[in-house]
Amino acid sequence: MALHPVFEHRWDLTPKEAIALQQELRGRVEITDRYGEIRWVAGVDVGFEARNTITRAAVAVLAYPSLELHEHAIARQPTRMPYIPGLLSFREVPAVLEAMARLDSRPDLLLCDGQGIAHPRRFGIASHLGVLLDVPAIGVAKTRLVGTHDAVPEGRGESVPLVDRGERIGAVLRTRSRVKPLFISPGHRMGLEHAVEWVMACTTRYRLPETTRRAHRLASCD
DNA sequence: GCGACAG
DNA sequence: ATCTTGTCGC
Repeated sequence: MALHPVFEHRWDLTPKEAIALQQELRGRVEITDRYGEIRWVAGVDVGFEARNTITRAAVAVLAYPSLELHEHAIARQPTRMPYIPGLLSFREVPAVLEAMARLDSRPDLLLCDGQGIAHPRRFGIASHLGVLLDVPAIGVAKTRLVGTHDAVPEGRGESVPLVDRGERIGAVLRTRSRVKPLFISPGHRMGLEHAVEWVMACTTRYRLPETTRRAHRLASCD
């Protein structure tokens, strides 16, 4: 099993080249539901070691709906470029792909740290991973990259549209009452409505979904 | 030219 | 992201 890219492209690109590639690949993003039974949900996160010289990617595969940890994979690579707003995936995805290739199971859905289409060119890290691996993916970000929104009602499960240039690109979702909301957007093969539902379905008593929490601990701690 | 800016 | 202790609130 494991998840492997369905096509390849270069990663050693200049910012201009990376932006051009995003413009090209954005055409492959599907924001309508295209998935079957979801049995394995994977959380994806990345951390850094040795003064940011090492990039450490972590994937935690949980069973759905029990949300119990099924398996996990870690991958370390030399950090290849700095963080540039809008180009996050070129810094983090290579390491994530290596971790994905190490899995024994095959995730049915990815919950990624960062944006999906809620991105200047509608191609955030969740879309990039989703398209490369041809798997349903959702962007789950803790803060905003682009877009504006109204105040979010205080109750758990409440959400408001995230809009950019007149386009509805995501939702600002309150996963816990009176706690800072998350920015949810479709990554690939997933519509906004269901993206929000899947995030809620993977969230128990904390602000972040269990998938993200498990991946985060794997990417940061030992 | 002046801010804003996922992780 | 990461550097870091205590502390305010439910």
